[in-house]
Amino acid sequence: MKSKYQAPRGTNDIIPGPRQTDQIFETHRWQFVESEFLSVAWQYGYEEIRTPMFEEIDLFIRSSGEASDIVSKEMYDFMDKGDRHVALKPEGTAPAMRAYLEHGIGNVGSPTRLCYINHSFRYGRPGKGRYRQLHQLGMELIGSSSPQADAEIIIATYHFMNAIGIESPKVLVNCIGRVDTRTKYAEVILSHVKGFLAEQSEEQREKLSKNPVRMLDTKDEKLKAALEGLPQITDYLSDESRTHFERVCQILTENEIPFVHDAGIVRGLDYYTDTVFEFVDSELGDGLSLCGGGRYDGLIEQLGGKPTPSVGVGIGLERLLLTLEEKGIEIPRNQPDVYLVSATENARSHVQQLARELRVEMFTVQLDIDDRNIKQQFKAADRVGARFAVIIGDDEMKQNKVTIKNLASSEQTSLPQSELAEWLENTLLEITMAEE
RNA sequence: GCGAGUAUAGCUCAGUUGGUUAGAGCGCCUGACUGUGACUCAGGAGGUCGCCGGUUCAAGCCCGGUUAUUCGCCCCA
Repeated sequence: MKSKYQAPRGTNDIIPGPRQTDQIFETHRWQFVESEFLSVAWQYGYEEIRTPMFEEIDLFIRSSGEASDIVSKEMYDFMDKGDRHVALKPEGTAPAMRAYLEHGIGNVGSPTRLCYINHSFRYGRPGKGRYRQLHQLGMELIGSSSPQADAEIIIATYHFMNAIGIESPKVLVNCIGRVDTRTKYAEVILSHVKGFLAEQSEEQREKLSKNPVRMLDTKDEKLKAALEGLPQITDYLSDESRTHFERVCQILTENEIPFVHDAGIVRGLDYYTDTVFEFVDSELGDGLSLCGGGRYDGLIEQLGGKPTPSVGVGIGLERLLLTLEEKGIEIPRNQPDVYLVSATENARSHVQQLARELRVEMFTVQLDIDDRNIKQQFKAADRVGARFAVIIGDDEMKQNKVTIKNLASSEQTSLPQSELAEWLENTLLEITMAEE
């Protein structure tokens, strides 16, 4: 029976597998990616921060920029009952920086490394790989202006991608300079495309003029043609920015990160300075990136803190899972170690106690609670993917033994019950090693 | 926000120019098998044809609206 309700537009339920379709929304896949992320982040020293699902809308306007698409049309905002204008967070960096300042997190030593797993919300047109509620994995390295910081974020992200099975994502990096460079370059762009702009609508002209750098990643053929012959932003970089960028590239090369310099990467948010980057994978839909990030040296100051150079990355969890699915990379489901089978009614309470003992020993144990017959219990054992069925009936109880069946190989053996835990531990270890 | 396609069983999909009681495969349940799953065979359950309205003697099929989804534009994760 189907409910008349469905998940709101652009949102998804994440439910236990196996599902026949939409496999990316199976819980175990999310748990796998999230735990790999936390473990890689921790290897680099990043500690988790959790911020609220919504913030005062002003935080995002101030940080992302009024003209950015996120702020101008994708904000999921509303008035609360206290007449506060709030927004569900569209990205993780600004809230993390707000919390960083609010709690003086940087006062215990610099630099600060934070990571997070966030719900994010963008009120856009949903589609494959584009959702109104999306999930981002993020890392922020706060308080270092060193090119090593930029490189560390990129290297850690690459490392993480590898860890989940995305072997060679394309790494695109660019340098967009500081405010003076962008102001200067904006003028260059505007004068270069003067003819094109004259043909545009008032609205379009205004939008493009507000942030001309954004024109660089256009897909509009006419605008592309108009941009033909435009000098690159890197030609206008200060010596400082140029040196910084060269050093970042050098460190990436030393660390065997296969990146390409793509002058078209400009990013949609105003707070970026110098280094920006994206990872893409050909398996994902056209124009969809796996992650995006960069340096944001001015952001913290803008939020009221003292100047604090920082760099970070936001990774799209849904897109990672889509990519893994396209590549046919299997993510193993968690399997219970044993399913206890009561062969006779007499055995039920005995089996209950055995379950308790095995759980104390940290085994994952399932058993029948509906007095079903032995055949149904085996069927259930198979369905939940148990490694072993442990059968207890009158014979076993009489002899203080257990019968163990390996459900994958159908091999069956018998043991004294006192040896069961140790036998399981050793055998499961062997299986795990064989699988790796 | 604009344009186009799709919506039938838990899943993937058939369903003729509008015409009796809407089908298949997979999955699920039961039995063959009263101490053995995954394989085989037999049977069974499960549908207000997304939702609301209209046209018609008659609508899964035609028309309008609506909701969701996919693709393109836009943009990003």
